[in-house]
Amino acid sequence: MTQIRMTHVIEKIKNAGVKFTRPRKLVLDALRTARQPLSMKEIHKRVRNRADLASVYRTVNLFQELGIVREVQLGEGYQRYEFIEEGRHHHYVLCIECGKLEDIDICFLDRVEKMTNFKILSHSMEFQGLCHSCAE
Amino acid sequence: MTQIRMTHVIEKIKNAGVKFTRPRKLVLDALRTARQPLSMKEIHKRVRNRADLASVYRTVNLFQELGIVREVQLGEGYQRYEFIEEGRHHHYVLCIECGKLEDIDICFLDRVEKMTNFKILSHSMEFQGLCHSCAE
DNA sequence: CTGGTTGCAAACTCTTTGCAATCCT
DNA sequence: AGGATTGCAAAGAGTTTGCAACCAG
Repeated sequence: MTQIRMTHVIEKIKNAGVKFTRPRKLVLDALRTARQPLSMKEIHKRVRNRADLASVYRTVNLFQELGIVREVQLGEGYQRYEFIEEGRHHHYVLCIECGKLEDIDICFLDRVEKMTNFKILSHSMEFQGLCHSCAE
Repeated sequence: MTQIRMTHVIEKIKNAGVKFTRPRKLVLDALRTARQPLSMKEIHKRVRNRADLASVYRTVNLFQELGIVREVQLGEGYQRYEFIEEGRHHHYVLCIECGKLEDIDICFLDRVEKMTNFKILSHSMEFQGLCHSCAE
């Protein structure tokens, strides 16, 4: 199943008329196997010495345009990025004390679209606070 | 009414044990009279030659800590800030074509807090897309 | 008075870009 | 082969910081 999805992604890249080069493979793998959204630096660390930081930026931006990757805003002063899994749209809650990152499997996009009469193309919806243990 | 609220804000500042200086007055006025959330640059422009950009940064950050101002993430590569009006918590939808900024008078904070068992301290929830006119 | 605050300049972090060398197809 | 892509280094944007001068209380 992951196999099939990967094929889709690689098709997406090739159909866009761009090459599936080594740096792109590396970045794709880093994002695909990550358990959490990664920053550009973290992606670079994972492909260290095999792709330049500038190429990481260029690649992630390309992937974002192709709809392979989405941006996650955790309010840390930089962006994080995660591989988009089909049918699994979600958001995050970050504990500012211990760094724990939890998923919220809900999104209010449809409601907002109806309310506003906008065609929503992108959105961020992330929450920061204290997790159960840290709140005590 | 605005008068009363301002008194509250100024009290808040003085009770924090900090001085209510000229740059702080200027930044407060800029934010208070703005119709939209402002970037640091825009605030600086509004107080131009009367407060340094570094002071604008320091002041806005202070105001944020004091709960006078909140951060608005519109995905433009920098932050915007707005004066917090009591009892008027809301979010934004930005049209990426014409720049129109519309309010959403709803927030899902309570639901998220219940779902996650986190004590939520801050959050961002902003949407980008095409407004009715630009979507045609 | 005097400690908090400011302005200025320099430093930092994150991100983008120009260009010659290199790699895919 | 030949255009797309890369690595490198430099430049841009946004933000923070050290410090002497200054100001509010």
